Amino acid sequence: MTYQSQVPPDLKQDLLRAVDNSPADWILLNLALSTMKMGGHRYGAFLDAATTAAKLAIYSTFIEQGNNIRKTGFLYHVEPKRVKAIVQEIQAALAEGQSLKVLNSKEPYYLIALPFLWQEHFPCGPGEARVLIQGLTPGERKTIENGLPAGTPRARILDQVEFNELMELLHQTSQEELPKTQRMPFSDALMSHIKFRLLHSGTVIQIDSSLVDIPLYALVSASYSPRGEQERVFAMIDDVARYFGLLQAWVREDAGVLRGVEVFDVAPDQRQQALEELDEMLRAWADKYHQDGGLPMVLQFAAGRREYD
Amino acid sequence: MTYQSQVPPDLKQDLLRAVDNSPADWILLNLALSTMKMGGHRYGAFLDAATTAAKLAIYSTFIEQGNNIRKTGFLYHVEPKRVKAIVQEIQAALAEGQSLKVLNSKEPYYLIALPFLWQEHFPCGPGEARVLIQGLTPGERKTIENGLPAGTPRARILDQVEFNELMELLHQTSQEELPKTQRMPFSDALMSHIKFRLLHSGTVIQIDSSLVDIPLYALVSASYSPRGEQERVFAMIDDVARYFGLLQAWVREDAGVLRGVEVFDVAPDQRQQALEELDEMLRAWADKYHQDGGLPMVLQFAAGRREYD
DNA sequence: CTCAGCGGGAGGTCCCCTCAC
DNA sequence: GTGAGGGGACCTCCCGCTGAG
Repeated sequence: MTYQSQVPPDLKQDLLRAVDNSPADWILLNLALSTMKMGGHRYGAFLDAATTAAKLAIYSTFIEQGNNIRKTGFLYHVEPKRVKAIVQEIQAALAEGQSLKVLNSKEPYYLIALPFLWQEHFPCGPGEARVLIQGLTPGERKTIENGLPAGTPRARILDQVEFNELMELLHQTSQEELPKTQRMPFSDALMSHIKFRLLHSGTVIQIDSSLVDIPLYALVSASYSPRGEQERVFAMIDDVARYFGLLQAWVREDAGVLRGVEVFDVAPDQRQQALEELDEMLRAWADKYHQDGGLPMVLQFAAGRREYD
Repeated sequence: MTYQSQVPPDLKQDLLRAVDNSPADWILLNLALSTMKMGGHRYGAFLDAATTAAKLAIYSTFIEQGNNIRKTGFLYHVEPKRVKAIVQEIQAALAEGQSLKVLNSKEPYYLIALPFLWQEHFPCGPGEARVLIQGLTPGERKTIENGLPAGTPRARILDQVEFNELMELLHQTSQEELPKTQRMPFSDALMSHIKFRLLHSGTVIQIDSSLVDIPLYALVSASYSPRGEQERVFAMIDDVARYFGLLQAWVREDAGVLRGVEVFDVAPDQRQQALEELDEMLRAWADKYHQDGGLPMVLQFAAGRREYD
């Protein structure tokens, strides 16, 4: 009922074949899968974020080339007119704080904020009824309430109209910090997207009771997406970003940077022991050399099955 | 005369601030900087590759959702019509081999292939003259040849027209494997881009001799981009891609996967020793548990300065 | 050579609608 | 609820051209 994070092996092979073992494309694909499938970002949001990254690359070259529009345009095959527009856009964004289209928060705001806004706008004190729909006996209300799964946050059950208004409020709130030029109007298509995401992730459930002729909606989770998976995905993105930074220091041949890859085969019954020993060994190493007030350092490591040689 | 890979610290701070410490955006930015600035990919090529990655994410969800166009569209906020077009595009690409727009080779073909095509089409045997321009005395030809830097590959020096034709040939060759629908016509703008990249990277130099009234072009490097840096950048992209894959196994909670981050401070005079010890320790660990024919494993690690806490 | 403007075309992201199964 | 079709808006990535400093 949560995400279909299990990709069939043949599908994964297809995707791998599609990017033709090109590591740069493989990174892009992993990033798209993580942010869109697991994070719930829109397709357009991912494209916008990628465009922003490319624009920043152009901007940084523009600065390095001594603010030369034409040179920058030639280097990346972009019209001078477009280069100028991009530079102005970036500079305006840097001057007045955030206003670029990025993925920004790890999850889209209109999804993560929903449980909080719901409980804030439609609270339900202890002893109060969750269902306020007219024309129901107290017994019928109890029946609906008892149908909710365990662990449901205390919040009112909404009808179609209330739920739609809540989603619109959510969307408007998330748009407030954006400049007027890049705000997206609320639309039916966008509402369907948000609604589907909330139902798909199990944050909200739809109740089609025979007692009422309209569908009801109930908040059944205190947070968007299950806790454990969410945190692991965040940690993964975080690790990859930091690892990327470390390797760039290695490419620049900065002092005090180490990078390595060890390839080996291990007997199946020794694998667990080997990994445990590695974990302890690295912890001990970091402890041994730790000294308060010294150079701030970080060591990242990952070990696992080798996919392709 | 090669790449301006040294980014001023304040510019880097600006870029960091622009992506607002969002790790996903930071990965995108690093990828854009690596492929565009160092790799020489076009702006449009990076955007296409990002779009392809997002399309593949849509395609994989489409399969998982039981070939349901509408559900897939809702999940990513894409029109059903567009979802269908994307799915058909991907399936056609998977059926008849590669035809998606990806970064593919780590460098654009029209840049890496140039030194080889040049030497193939305009060879210069030992003892032959590099300059075949009419109206020059042997002495004047010698003068031009002696102006070339050391280590120049043996190949003819070209005039404007020959050089342009070579670039067009290069472009047409690189387009041959693409389906007709997504081929890009050769244009002046594209030629200027390729020419500028070749001059900027130091693969080709332009000779404006007072002896001839037209500019001449000489191949002065046997490969696009300097060897050392090129290989380090490739290794970096490769490492990040594999690391990403390892962490995804960790997110799925596969057996036999270890992931870790160690944060610590080190005394400046102990840093080098610590890193050397770490390197040897990990090598010894991999050797200790290596057993031919066992489970194929890989360990990746990187250590360096901690940028932000 | 650089910078500035104009024009156009193709394709993509968005929006909405109807109709048949 | 799903597939398949129509419409239109806007942006941006491509191309080409001319003229002013």
